[in-house]
Amino acid sequence: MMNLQFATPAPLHWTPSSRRPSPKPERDGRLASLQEVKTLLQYVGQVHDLNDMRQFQRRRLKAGQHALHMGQPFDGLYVVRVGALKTSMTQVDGGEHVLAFPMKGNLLGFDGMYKKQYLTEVVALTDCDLIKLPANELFAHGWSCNELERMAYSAISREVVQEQMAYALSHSAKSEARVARFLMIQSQRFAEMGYSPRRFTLPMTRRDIGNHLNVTLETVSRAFSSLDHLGVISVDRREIEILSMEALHAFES
Amino acid sequence: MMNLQFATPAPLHWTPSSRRPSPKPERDGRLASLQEVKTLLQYVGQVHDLNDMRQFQRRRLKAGQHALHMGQPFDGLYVVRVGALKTSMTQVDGGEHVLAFPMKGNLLGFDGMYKKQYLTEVVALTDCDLIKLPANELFAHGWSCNELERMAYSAISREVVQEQMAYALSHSAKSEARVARFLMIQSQRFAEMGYSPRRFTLPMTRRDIGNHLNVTLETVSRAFSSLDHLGVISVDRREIEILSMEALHAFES
DNA sequence: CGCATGCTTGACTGAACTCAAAGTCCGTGG
DNA sequence: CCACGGACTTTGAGTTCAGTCAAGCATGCG
Repeated sequence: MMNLQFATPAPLHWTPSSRRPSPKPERDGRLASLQEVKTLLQYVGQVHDLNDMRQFQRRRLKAGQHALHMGQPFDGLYVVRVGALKTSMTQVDGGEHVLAFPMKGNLLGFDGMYKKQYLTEVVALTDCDLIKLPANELFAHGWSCNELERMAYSAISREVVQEQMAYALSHSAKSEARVARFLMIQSQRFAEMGYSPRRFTLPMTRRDIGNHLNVTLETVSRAFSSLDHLGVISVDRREIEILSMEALHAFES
Repeated sequence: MMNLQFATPAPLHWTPSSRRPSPKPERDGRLASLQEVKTLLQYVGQVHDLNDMRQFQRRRLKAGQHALHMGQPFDGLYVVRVGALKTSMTQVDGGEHVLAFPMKGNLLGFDGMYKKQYLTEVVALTDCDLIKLPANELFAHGWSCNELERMAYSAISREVVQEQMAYALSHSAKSEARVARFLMIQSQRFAEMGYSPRRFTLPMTRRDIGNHLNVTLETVSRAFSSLDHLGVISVDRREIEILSMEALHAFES
């Protein structure tokens, strides 16, 4: 059985890899080129230094492992090469708040730049492959400037906007509307990654979705069931099929 | 009657200036030094180019005026020198969502960097004075790098963390807890700006607070009244006095 | 096989929303 | 100066949506 994570692009639909661990483990600490980072981040600026043959360390994670811990000293940014993760914040009262579900092309760890330590918890939902952009290469000694820094900042501004959207998402009036909008956003993200926007498998639990949208897991479950019964989507555990994009979009109000 | 905005630091308590317009209007388009920007942003890095005598344009706004419009092409970042503002996003369904209330030292407009156009609406709640960091100076032509860019990105990473906190804030269990936490955060911000953390005047309406916390304005009003009756705070319109920080903190759960 | 985790569904409850009315403050214009 | 209008706020009463509690089922793992 092959691992879908490393399958050819654009399979029928995206499936998390956690349930299908690779039978032949690949050697750890493989490398990634600056070109690959640029592609993943969808950096639009032109590459100035075509001779930059720098290679970056990669970091493999198994589902459930922590990528970053809150309070850990900042040592760099990470680009998601493959897999899905969950970033969360521990509240004053001890409660956890899910901020986002980073996937391929997303940037991790930029919240750690300001205080030089990570302020969020990041855990892998599926087996993951991250590319590390070390702090010392990002912020080249004092005065000089490098292209990697530019790329990172461009990506950060993109992530900031996405976070604002997620923030706004959790302020919709009705719980069903939030869930519908969440599914639309996921659909769009899968499409951007080259997978089917109509059929995909969610990597996170109902509890995580609920926490992200500020509703309970039961409410998420009921919303899924409701949309299923109405024929808008088809739900089987974490497998989602959107039967009518238009109808789903109509629920976003 | 003098305008408290321009009074000496650390007055008894902070008051918005909108109700007390300066009797002697100052000439428009005054300048601000790089040093002032550095101080406002609390930039911790050392200043490399001490000879940088650049002056930045300032922009005065009256209460109610828009600082940035959604969709407007990106032309730079703005540092709040004085005053209070409101940043909001228009949802898919047309509803408005209040993201933050920027005040002295906060940075505006960084959501516009990615798509080269601003994605949020920014309106002045009081008379304001902003310092403009023009786009062409920020992103110096292609390859070279300047210190201003460094400062801007340092500030952005700080704003990102604050936004995450605001996001998490709107996920507290009870509405009263959200309001209590909101007051604590405001208190801390006033303290950081050199004003009293115990006595201050909120620059925004109940509706804005409610929108920010994802509750209705009536709920905010009821929470204020409740905390007032309990003797935790004293409320008179928008004037807030925190009678017991400990008691207020206890409501944050 | 048994246990843990995750998901679904139902019944009940309660916190927050909606609708409504009245009061307060402020700027404006007569 | 004062009266007016509008925006903001407070408070009350009724309603509803989503949270809580609980039971049962499916899945996957040791």
